[in-house]
Amino acid sequence: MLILRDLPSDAEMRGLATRYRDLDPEAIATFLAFIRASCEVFHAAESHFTRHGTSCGRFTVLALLNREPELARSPSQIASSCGVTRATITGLLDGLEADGLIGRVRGTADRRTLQVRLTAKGRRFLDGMLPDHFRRLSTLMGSLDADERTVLRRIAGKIADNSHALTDPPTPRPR
Amino acid sequence: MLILRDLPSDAEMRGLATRYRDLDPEAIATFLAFIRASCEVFHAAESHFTRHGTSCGRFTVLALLNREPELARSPSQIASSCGVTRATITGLLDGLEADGLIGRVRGTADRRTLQVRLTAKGRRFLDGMLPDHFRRLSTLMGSLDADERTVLRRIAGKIADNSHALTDPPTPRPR
DNA sequence: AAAGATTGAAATCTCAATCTTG
DNA sequence: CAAGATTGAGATTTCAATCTTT
Repeated sequence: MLILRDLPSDAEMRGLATRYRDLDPEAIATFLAFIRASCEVFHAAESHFTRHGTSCGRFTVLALLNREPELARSPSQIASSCGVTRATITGLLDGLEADGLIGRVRGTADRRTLQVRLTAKGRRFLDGMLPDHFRRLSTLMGSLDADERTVLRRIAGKIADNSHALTDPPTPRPR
Repeated sequence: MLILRDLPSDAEMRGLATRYRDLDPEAIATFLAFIRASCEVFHAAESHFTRHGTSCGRFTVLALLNREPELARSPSQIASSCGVTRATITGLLDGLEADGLIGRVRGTADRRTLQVRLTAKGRRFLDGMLPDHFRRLSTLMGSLDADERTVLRRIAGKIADNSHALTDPPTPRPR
């Protein structure tokens, strides 16, 4: 994923604000700071997963199955929870099954569906990496005090709820 | 990119906290809220760029060249600013040049380097989409009041500066 | 040899089409 | 025909190797 390492300087931002009348420098700077932090975390997480011999996608599926390990999920449910297409899940499950971390069995009630579960090997794998994973997340969030964490959760919720602003039908230019 | 649409419920989080002793539920919940907002924004931004006939990577390169349009940059500088490899930039520039949005000319001082600039067509393209783009970002950030924006910028900076917590050499389990 | 740019192979994810079951 | 799962082609990005210039 592309990561914006260089944010525009204040001078560059001022120059852009004179060229584009609808540019709100405060809003853009806040957005870019947020995106930059996201990108840094994604990149770091990717390295972290690579060191544990897995990938972000594979880990997400395993972690989801590990929430309630006794509960099987269909590929469609997994795709919906993970926010990816069924095609992506098929590929991820192929790899995870080949490594023996998950198992797929045909559904008995509806024979179109599959039942996906962590195998014992899959649970051992997660139990081996999750303690380190959780410690790292605690360290990452450790720079925020209790207030900041509360505020961040509220702000993140607002941003997620407003992300449709980027995809809504275009609004006319205000005058 | 994988997007975590379903966050663990409080009950699932409590169950996990009993199984993994190093799990700090407060830190994990905050991290997940942050990641979920990031993913939602990335997905929405991708749709937004697709509607404008471009992609996140191509837009990032164009926007970088547009900060100071008179200033040419080498592919290496672009790669460094965008946080991707030179190979990725080569591919992006190939596409952008084929569409006539950027131009590459050999450096005169050092003939190993290339000088990349927006073309007139590239500037027209950005001038066509940036007003809408900036309005959307203002709307997205419009749900945050001035205090929240200030706090978000500070928090985002802390998170970006601490992302190495995910990649540092492993720390021993505290006791 | 060192640095800039490019190429080709591999990984990850999406879309459209297809196969199976209901 | 609907829905679940899979397949194959295309887009994006990375890594390792190569070519050119210093």
